[in-house]
Amino acid sequence: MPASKRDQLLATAEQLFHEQGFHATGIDRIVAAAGVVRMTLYNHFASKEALVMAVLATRHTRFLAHLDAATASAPPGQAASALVEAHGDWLQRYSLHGCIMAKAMGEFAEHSAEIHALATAAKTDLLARLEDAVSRDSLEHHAGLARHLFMVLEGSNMAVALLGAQTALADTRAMVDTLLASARSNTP
Amino acid sequence: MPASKRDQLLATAEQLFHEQGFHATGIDRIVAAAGVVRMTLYNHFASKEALVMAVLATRHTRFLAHLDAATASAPPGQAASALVEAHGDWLQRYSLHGCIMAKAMGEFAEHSAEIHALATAAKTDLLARLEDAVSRDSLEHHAGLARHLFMVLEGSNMAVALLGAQTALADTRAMVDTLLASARSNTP
DNA sequence: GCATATTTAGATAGATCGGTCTATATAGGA
DNA sequence: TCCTATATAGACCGATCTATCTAAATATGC
Repeated sequence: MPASKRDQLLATAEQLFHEQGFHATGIDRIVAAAGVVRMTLYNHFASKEALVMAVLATRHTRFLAHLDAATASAPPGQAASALVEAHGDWLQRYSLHGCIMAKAMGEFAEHSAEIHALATAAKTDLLARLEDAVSRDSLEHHAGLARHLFMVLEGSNMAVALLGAQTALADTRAMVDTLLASARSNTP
Repeated sequence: MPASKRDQLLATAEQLFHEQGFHATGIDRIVAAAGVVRMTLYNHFASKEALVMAVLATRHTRFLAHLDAATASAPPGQAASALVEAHGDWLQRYSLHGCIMAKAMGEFAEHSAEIHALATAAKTDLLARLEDAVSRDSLEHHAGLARHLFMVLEGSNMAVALLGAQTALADTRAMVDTLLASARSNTP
């Protein structure tokens, strides 16, 4: 079955928001690119703000599913590195232009508390996944390890955009290996 | 002497762009906040795009001076950690809302090649400073160490916005210490 | 005091913005 | 076949956007 008009709009808006920015992407551009008329958009979404929320929410759901699938099949003691690897996969496949949540935080911090909260929650969700993985790997004794890994992953967003996926992801892996090895060697 | 109208406009525009985003900040808001009339802005800057460029360029000049002052007075063998510390100072003082260069890259990637190139150059300048510091600390044998530190600093931008400056900067310091210790222990 | 810049005030332009409305057409399911 | 939901086409709204213009006012430097 073909994608519903609503799904077409979500996918098109996601791409345009991601590549061009939220405020710089007008409703007319979205509906034109989606091959749909303006009223169809407003039939499915109450406003541009609602569309942004829906785009971010559906993307984040996909992102979490991607992460959870990877950690679910990770060998014992390797949940954290599996999570990092899955994050790298995601970047390479869907996020070469920088993190859309970070962009949303920047554009809507003083413009829409709801959108900003949603994007912030996406980041804390990732941090929570890292906390969980560190705990499953029995490394929770290392204070701040999950936050350290979180910062590395956030940094890899910029590195991918600046240095390319290959270099950035290889660097990420190497650095995470160093951090995990250091944490394991300081076992209590 | 009081700041020139041009400087008032630069400072006001920098603050508004940083807090509200570039596309979301209109010319009228800038001139009103600067206590100036619209034609004064266009007398000093050819266009909004030129204003954005000037804002980013002057801010980046200040940023580099801040970094260079810190590394110039760093004890031997501690250039890299001094650079990291200076970066943390900058974040805490001037960049609690996320990196303005990263925001500019996101908003202008497909909208202004000039602005995007300027923001990208700012990032590569930081990376170059890190390469230089790593070399001065005689750690250049560690492949990718400068890029690793770069990613940590980029990640700290998001961590400051999400977890607060205190936690984020303490985490940054701890992680950088781990990375530097690991690099030193693998001396060839 | 005079000449030269700079700034002000405000009207104006054309484009685009998000959003609404109506009337028509086209699906799909009972 | 009929009914209902969805989509289309396009006019329309007020607001806002960047940018320009002119004429009067205000500094600044000699």
